[in-house]
Amino acid sequence: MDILSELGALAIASRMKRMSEAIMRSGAEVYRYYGVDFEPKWFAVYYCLSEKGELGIMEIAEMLKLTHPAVIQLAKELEKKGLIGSKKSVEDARKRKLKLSKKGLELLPKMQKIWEEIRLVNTKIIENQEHNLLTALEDLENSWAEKDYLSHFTKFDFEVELKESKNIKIKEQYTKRP
Amino acid sequence: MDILSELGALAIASRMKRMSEAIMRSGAEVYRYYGVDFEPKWFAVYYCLSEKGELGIMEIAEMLKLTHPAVIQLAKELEKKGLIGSKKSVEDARKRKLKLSKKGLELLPKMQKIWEEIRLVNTKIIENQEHNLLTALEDLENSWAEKDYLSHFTKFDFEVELKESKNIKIKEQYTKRP
DNA sequence: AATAATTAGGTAACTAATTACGTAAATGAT
DNA sequence: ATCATTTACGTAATTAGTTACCTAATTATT
Repeated sequence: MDILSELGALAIASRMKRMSEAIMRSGAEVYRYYGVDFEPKWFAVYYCLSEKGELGIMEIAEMLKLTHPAVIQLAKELEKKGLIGSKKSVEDARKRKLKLSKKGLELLPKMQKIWEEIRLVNTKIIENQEHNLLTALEDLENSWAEKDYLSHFTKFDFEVELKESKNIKIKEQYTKRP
Repeated sequence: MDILSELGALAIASRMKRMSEAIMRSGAEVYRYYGVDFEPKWFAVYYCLSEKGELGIMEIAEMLKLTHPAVIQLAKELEKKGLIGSKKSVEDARKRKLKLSKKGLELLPKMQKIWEEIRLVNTKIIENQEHNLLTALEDLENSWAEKDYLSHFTKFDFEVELKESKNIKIKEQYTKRP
């Protein structure tokens, strides 16, 4: 039991980040193990294109809840690997349509096998847990999505001294949300 | 239900990362709300020092399971904010001992109040969930820590073509772990 | 006592994302 | 038809870490 675990609900973000990174590393190992030159971070974009055929940068960004520069970056890498290609959209010249290349399509059946295997293993591990992480995560995603986390913090008075850039001391009392 | 959620156990790492980032952002909001100039990423180092008094870079890194350059970076920021100080250890000249500064100690009671508040809110949210995330996370941390994740992947035969740098095609059959 | 190995800490370069900002194309308002 | 707004994409700078590599100090080996 390390110090972060002891802190429970307080350090939950760090723990989830750490766990997420561990899972990602395992993913990388699995691809390597099956001899496929593929990085876990490419999965989401590649998967979207495999499912939807053609997509613009923004469409993918919205699907994955990433920013569009992140998608551009991932698309560049996938393009460099020859797994996807892109062309200007005819009906809207602002858009660049991405889709799997011939090589990307050829790889797909293999990837699907591997994904299915990963899904099985992960599901097995998760279902072995008494408290199911996947459903717990779903619950939490929904609670947090309510977006009013800060509204819980109205309980105690607290005199705060704020040193401003111009060395003016401001005393503020926080009892209600602004 | 977005595309990552639909993928369940396959995209669990991305989802945890996203969730972790959302919680971190909320943490930043809470500090701002209480008028404290403090970033969530400083919490772990500051907390360790508040609990243990004096610590070297490596001690903190091991406690938090961060790399030592990460701790150096965080320590620099905390030092710049005047919340911690450091001095060469007398008994071991390689070591640099970190500890809370006067200002850092003065801030501590406020921080402890805020942490307690955050802990209460997070605990409330998490306990409202049918499947408890905290215990689920603990279970998963333990399962994954077993370090033999890859050993689950011995189930299907898979002919892999590896194009090596010298354009030699190698066919390998993966049925057992190397 | 000299040398080898380990440990503590530091720096640099990289990574995977972000925010901030800019431009061109399409859409909407008048 | 023109001008303002929005949308799609791109680039640059920033962030919060990492890995790789380095030096200096300590500890272990002979």
